[in-house]
Amino acid sequence: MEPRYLHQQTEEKMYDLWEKADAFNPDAVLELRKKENNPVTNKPFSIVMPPPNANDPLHVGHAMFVSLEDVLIRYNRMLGNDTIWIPGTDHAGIETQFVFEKKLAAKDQSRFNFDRSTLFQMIWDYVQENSGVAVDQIKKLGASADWSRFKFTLDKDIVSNVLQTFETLYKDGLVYRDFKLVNYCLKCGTSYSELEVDHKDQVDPLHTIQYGPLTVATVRLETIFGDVAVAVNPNDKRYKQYIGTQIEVEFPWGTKKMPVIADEYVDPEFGTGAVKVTPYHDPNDFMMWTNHKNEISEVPQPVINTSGKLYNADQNNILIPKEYVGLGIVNARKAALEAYKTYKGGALLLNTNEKYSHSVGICYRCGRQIEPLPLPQFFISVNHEKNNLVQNALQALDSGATKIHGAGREKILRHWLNNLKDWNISRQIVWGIGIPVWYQISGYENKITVNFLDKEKKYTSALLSEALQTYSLEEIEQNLQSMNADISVPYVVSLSKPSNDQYLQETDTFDTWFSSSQWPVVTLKNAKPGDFDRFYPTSVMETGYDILPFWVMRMMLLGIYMTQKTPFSDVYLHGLVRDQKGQKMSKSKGNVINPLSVKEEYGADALRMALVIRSTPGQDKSVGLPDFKAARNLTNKVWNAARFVMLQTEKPSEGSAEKDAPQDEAFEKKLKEVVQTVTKQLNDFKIGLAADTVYTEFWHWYCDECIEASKSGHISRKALLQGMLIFLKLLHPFMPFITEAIWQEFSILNITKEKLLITANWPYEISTV
RNA sequence: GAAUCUGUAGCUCAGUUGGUUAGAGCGCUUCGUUGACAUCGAAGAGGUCAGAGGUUCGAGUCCUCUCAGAUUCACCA
Repeated sequence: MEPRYLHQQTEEKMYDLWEKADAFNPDAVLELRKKENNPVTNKPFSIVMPPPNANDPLHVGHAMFVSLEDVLIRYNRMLGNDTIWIPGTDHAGIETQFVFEKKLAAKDQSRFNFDRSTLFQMIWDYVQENSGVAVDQIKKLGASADWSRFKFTLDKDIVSNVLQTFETLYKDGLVYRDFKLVNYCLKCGTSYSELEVDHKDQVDPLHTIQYGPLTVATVRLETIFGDVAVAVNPNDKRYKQYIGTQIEVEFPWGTKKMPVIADEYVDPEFGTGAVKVTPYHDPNDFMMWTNHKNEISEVPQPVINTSGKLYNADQNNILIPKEYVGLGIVNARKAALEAYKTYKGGALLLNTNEKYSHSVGICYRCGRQIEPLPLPQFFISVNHEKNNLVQNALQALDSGATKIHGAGREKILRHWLNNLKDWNISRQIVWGIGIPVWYQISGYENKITVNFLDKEKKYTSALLSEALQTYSLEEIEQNLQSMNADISVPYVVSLSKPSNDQYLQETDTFDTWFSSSQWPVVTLKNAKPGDFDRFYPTSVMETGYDILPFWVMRMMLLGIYMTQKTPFSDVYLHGLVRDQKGQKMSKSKGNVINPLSVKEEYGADALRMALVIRSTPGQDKSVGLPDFKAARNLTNKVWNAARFVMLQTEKPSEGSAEKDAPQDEAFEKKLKEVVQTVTKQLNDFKIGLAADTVYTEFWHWYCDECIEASKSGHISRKALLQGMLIFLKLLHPFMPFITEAIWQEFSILNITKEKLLITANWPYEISTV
C-alpha cells in the first residue's frame, strides 16, 4: 500500500468498479449477495432524489443531500434490504427561464422576440447542454444512485403522468378556473402562489381624502378609479347612519355614487375607520366585495393591466379619464395626487402622512412589489369536501404514516396545512408543462386576446376577432406567444387537441411544483416496470427544511391523492450549510464553499464526513476549512491503520500475538457494542451521531488503544484484523471511496470473502466477517 | 400579533428513553516520536450546561416563567 491515501487517483477507479459491478442496481445487488451467501431481506428501502435544477452547477447544499442520502442508501444496501435510490433533475420552470432570459438580454434580445415553441426549444437546448454537469458532479461525490433509472421532469412519460393527474383532479372537481386576485409580478411577467410572495416593510405617503360625507385613507391613489363601495365596521357608531345608504363621492375628475357596507374586517381603530373598496386591486377588498355582492350594484373592473398600466377594461363602461390611461402605476399615482392637490385648492386632500410604514408583498425572485391583479387562473382546491387534500395529509401525520425528523418541523408543517389556501398552478411562462386546456373559439373571438408575432416578427396584441381579419388561425397559433381567454369562454380539459380544430390551447404552464409534487409517484411509475409496486411508498424523503411547504407538503397532498398512500414514511430535513462562523453563505460575503474544490483538495470522503458528522436534522450546520482538514486527517488515519494491520498480517513484528491474546475477549465485546450503537443510531436516523460514534471509536479506541495494545501482544493480530474489517464496514456509508479502496487491497490477499465492500454484509454478527 | 427553533469549553457544534467523572473538532500549554500515521502520540488547562423556580432518589435532558438570538407566518385602509 502507498504510504499516503491518494484520493485523486482512487475515487474515479472505485466509482468505475461499482458501476461495472452494477452495484447501484438493486437487482444486481441481490444476485451478488446471494452468490456470496449474504442475507437478503426483501424489505424495500427506497429514496427518490430531490431533483436538482438540470442546468445548475453543484453547491454545498447538494453535497449535503448527496452525503446524507448516500449514507442511508449504502447502509440499507449492506443490511441486505432491497435498496434503490432514484436520481433525476428538474426543469425548474421559472428559475431556468429567467436565467435564460438574462442570457437573451445580454444579446439585446428578449422573450418577446420569439414565438413560444421557438423559445421553448431554445431553452430546451440550453438545458440539454448543461444537464450533464449536475449529474457528473453528484457522481463525483460518490452517490450510489441507480443511474439507469434516471428521470427528468420533462421526460415524455413523466409529462404524460402529470397531465393525467391534472385531468383526474379536474374530473374530481379539485381543479377549477377562476377569475380572482392573484399575486402578479410585473417584472417577471407571471403570477405566483402565496408561497412565492415575501414581505418587507416600506415607507409610503398615506393620503387621507374626503370621500363623500366620509373620509378614507389610502396609499394607492391610482387604484381609486376601481372603487365600488365604502366599508365600515358594523358596530361603529360614527358611521351607523350611513350603512346601507348610497353616498355621492366627489373626485377631482367627477362624481360617483356608491354604497356604504358594513364588514367586521374593518378595524374602527385604524385610520378613519372607513375603507374604500377596490375589489380588483386589493385582496381584502376583493374578499369584502365577494361577501357583499348583492349590496353593490356596480360590477367592479380592474384598472391596471398585466403590463402595470392603467386601462379601461370595459369600453362600454369607461372608468378612467383619458389623461390617465396608459400611465404606469408610479406616474398614475403622481398624477392623481397632483389632481387632488389642485382641485378646489386641495379641498379633498385632507392630510398626508409622508412617513407611513407598512408591509408590502414582494416577489421572492426579483424583489419587485407584487401587484394583486385579477386573472383567470387554474386553482387546486385543497379543502374540497369530497376529497380533502389537507385533511388527508394531516391524517398521515396523525397516524404516523409519515414521520418528520427535524427540530419542530412537524408542527410547522401542520401550521401550513391548517392555513393553506387553494393553490394557483398557472404560470405565464413558456418553460414548463403546458396546461391541457382548450378554449372554444367560435362565438368567443371577442373574449380571447392573443399576443403573437406579426408578419414583421413584431410583438402584437389583439382580440382574436381582430387578428383573424389579417391572419389565419394557423398563422396565429404558429406565432403565438400567449393568449388570454375571458373567464366566460368555455373550455375542455383534454390530453390532446380536440378533433374539432376550433380550439386554442391555454398558453399558461404549470407551476414547477405541480410536477415535482408528483415526483415520488411518477418516477417510480416510469423508472422500470414493477418499480412502483416494489418501492412505493418510498422509505425516506431527505431534503432541506427550507422547501418543506413548497415541496414536502405538496408531495403529501398530491401523492396521497394519486395513490391513497402517503408518498414516504420518513422525512429527514437537513439544515442549511453555513460558514465557519455560522453565517449564511452568499456570493456577496465571499464565504461560499464550492464542494468540488473541497473534493479536489481533500477528497470526496472528507467532504462528506465533514458535512455529515454531528449534523442534526432541522438544524443548520456550520462548516469550514478546519472541518475539512479534520475529516481529511481521518481518511489518512484510516489508511495508515489499515496499512499497519496489513503489514502485521504479512510480516508480523516481534512481540505481537497471532491469536488468543489476553484482551481479545474484551476487545470483541466492545467491538460488538460499537456495532450495535452505530446500527441503532442509523436506524433512528441519527446520522450525524452515528458518524461521530464511528469516528471517535475508530480513532480514539481502535487506533489509540487497541493498535498500541497489539504491539505489546495484549490484543492478537487476528482480533485486530477482524476489528479493521468491521470498522471499514461501519465507515463505508460515510466514506465510501477510501474504505472500498482498502477493502480491495485486503481482497488481493484473500483476506475478505466479499469481493466488494459496497455490497458486503453489515456486521450484525461480528463473527461473520 | 402568532408560531417554531436555539442558548453546553476561547470558536463551531454533538450529547442517542432522565442515570457514574458533560464530549468532539479547531485553538491553547507542556512533553514525546527513526518502523502505521507530524495529516502523529501522551499529558494538561479550559464548562454554575443563559437565568430563576418546579417534578424526581437523581435534571444539560422533563415542566413553568424570565432574558437573549435566529427563522417563519399573518396583518396593516
